Amino acid sequence: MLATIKNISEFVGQEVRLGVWLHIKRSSGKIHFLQLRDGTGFIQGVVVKSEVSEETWNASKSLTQESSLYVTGIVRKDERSKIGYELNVTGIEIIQIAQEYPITKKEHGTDFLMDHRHLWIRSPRQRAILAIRGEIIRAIQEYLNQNGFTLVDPPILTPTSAEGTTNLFHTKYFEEDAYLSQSGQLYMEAAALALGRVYSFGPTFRAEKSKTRRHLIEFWMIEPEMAFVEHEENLQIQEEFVSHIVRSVLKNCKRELETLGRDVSKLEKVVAPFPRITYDNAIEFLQQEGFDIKWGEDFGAPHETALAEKFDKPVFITHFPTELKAFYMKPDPNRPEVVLAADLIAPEGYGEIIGGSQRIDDPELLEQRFKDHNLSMEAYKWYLDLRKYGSVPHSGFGLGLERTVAWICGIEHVRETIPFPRLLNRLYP
RNA sequence: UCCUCGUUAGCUCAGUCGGUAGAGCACUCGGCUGUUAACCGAGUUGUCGCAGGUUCGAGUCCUGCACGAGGAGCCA
Repeated sequence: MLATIKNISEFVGQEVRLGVWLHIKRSSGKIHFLQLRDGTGFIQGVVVKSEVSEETWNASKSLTQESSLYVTGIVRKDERSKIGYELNVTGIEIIQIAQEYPITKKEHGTDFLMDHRHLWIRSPRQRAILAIRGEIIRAIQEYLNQNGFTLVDPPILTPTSAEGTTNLFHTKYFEEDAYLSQSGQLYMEAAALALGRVYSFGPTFRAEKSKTRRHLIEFWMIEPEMAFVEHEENLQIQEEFVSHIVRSVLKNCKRELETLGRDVSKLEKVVAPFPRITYDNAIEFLQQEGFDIKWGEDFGAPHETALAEKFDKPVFITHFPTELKAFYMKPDPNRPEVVLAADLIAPEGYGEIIGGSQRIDDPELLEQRFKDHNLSMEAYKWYLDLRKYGSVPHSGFGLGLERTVAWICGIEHVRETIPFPRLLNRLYP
């Protein structure tokens, strides 16, 4: 088995050789402390002058921040180390002495760090976030694959907008106009009627001038869609799904959560079932809290945060006014002025992480909705076809990956949850 | 698009009343055998965002613009 820092505990007492970069060096005369990283984690290498060759000592002395090297050393259990282990260095083979590294040990501003995002992702904190993002993606696929969902990829170049609400990125498709996908949902409905339970996992593009800690121009969404599933079951699947994701991160990313200083006791409470509150009750609650909001108005960020603070788990807000929501959402048969939809709001002010609904299955009602929203019947002919040929009740939802990562990691801004964020006014690097 | 704040050394910032540019870090050299943003001593570093204006004199005051941050709206 190949030794890495992640599995270094299996090599105690043995000599290992690792390909590493020097993160930071501290020296104290005749002893050097090398903070080494290999991508899987960080470990401290100790170089003692009296125990190594002059060549090794001089090599250690010459190492600059982010220099690359092969290091040989004996793995030793050590209580003084944060990870419990240290490397007693016996040999150093320099690969490259790095030039003066821009990101220093001292603090930096956001703009500087974002300009150096390609290097910033090497730092312990950023590495931990991206590792957790990877684990979240793994857990998402694991849950869906184990629960009968088939991965289906909707197109990214699309002829029209899916919901007609957001600003889309425009491009040319030879002589035609085309837009980057803002949601694969309508295509996933077609796929659900072909394969039963399906999900998509892909990038999404919104040309909105949004400039907040919760918004990216390019972000990743997971959109499951399920035939023969109605509103209530849709919510149950969502809460099981989110619980599974959180449980997986708690189990497999202990060290990363520790690096981030995340209060894991808050994550440990995230177990299904989740609390539910209707839109009606949410409005009532907000009015009692002194917010100036009336029935029929949408929630802003402060409203969502106030609602989330009531609970220590994510909370579903259900039965929104039909007027506020997308054209394809199914009205409650007992109360057509509200829809069978729910937003899942994460705790601690991270906002909406899931939006979902039961979809309209009646062809006549869907046609009426198209007329009400001034949508082109011609462009959506294929979508209306789904209701003509064996229409069934079906539901689905969309999980925003970066907001989920931000919440689980407990970090301020979604820009740190994706390797190379596309933000308003930032396309580099 | 709107509101607020900001832009001074490679980085993070200070700069009083308008009087001629400063600190810490980084880097270089030296010291230190358990360091944790290590520490101690010495050295190097400037188109004060850009364009105008007021003034004997502008980093400092005024106007415009650009860029960034936080928030709102929009949105997920």
